[in-house]
Amino acid sequence: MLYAVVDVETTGLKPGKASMTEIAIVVTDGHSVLERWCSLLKPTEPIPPDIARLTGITHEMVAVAPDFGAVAGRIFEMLKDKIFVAHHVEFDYGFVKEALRGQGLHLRAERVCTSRLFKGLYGEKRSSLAYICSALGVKNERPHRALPDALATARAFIRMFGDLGKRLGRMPVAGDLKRFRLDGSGDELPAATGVYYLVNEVGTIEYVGKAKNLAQRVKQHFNDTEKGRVTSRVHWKVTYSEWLALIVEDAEIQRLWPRLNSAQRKLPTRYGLLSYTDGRGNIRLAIDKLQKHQVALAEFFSFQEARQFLLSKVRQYELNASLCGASPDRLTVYDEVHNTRCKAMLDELSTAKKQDRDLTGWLRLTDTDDRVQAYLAFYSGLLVGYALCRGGMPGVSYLHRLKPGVLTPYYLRMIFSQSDSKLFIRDAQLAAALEAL
DNA sequence: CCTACAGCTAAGTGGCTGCT
DNA sequence: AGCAGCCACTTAGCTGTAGG
Repeated sequence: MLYAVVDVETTGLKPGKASMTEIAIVVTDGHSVLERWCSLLKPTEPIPPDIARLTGITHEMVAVAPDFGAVAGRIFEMLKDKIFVAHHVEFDYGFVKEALRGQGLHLRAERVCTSRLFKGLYGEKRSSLAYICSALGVKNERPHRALPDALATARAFIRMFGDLGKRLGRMPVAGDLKRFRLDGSGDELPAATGVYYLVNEVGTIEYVGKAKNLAQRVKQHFNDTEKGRVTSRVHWKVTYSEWLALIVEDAEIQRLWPRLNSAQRKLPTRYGLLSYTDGRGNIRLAIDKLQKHQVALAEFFSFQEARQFLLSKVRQYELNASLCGASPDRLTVYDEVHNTRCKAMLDELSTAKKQDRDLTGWLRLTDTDDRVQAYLAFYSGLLVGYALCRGGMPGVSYLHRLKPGVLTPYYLRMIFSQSDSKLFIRDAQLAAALEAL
């Protein structure tokens, strides 16, 4: 793989508003400079005096220089199929890509930033081109001119490439640089809600996370934590719905047990609503932690959630709070009214549980935009997968399976409690298809 | 049973830096 | 000047544990 080290001088900082006055491209294989090319360019607007002073590039010099269009083809040829390397690569890449686009040429290159590579390799805080050159013993004959800067950047890159090789104990390949590539997915990772997988260099999934904005969230992981070090690729799934993202994340963590998802590797504690009859014949309700396979009247994934549920039932059925662990008062007399109401509530719960077992079909999630509909697929009350579709009804062919038997995450209950039951679509075809599997 | 509290993670905020 | 990455902090929500 070849690397094109690029430096551009411009009339300002924003592509589209400013334009290039000079460009240099230095081609390297990571070991030596193979090719170098440089040209002044006629900008589309005057050079501000401050910038002319900085770069030494004046109006007179560029007046006779070629328009970008005249050299665009050559630039595109030199850059395509190479990894685009620059100091603060998004700056140079932005200008070059924008200018090429104006000529109908669409550049889409992987990028490496020497500033980030430097910080990542040596843990340094400062990373200006001048600083990294002095730190790496690279001379820059004429800072702020394209070719000298590009050559200095290329030599610094070669030094770092060599150091990376020493550290790896083998010749580095392009993939090794990816973990220094903060923007590695800049083009690819969408600013959408979904689930992402951080994959190490041998292809093992190290971490599964969920994000409202994938592009933004994934970048944060490259800051310097262990995640940044081990990640060499990022995979992702767009879910459109945040609820669905939470559920898929959870199911994938249970399926894959990624090393860095330490917090979520243990099975979640479940809390259950339990009932028993006390010595005076009162039906008492209580919330307690559940054992691995213990079954309760209703199950929850946090104490708070269980307590809220119990409190709501106490209100709804006007139960005696003292018998429901919901009041500190200790009541020691027999309360027949409470018992009658409590039985009614327990009936409701067991009916609900029976209905749960019949539940086969699709639950529409409502936290998506209008373009896509997200559905959860249930079979006998168990979450078995999900589907995304644009218009129309969800069908078996859209089904993405999730590991069955995974404990239903507590978000699921939230979703049900916040969803209109009308959003549930029974689907006999789904049942038949799942039974066939 | 109940509360307080420390500790953890995900996610958001704001200041700093570096490119011309 | 405009912008993105970076980084240290803050905030919110949840958990386990200790002790009344």
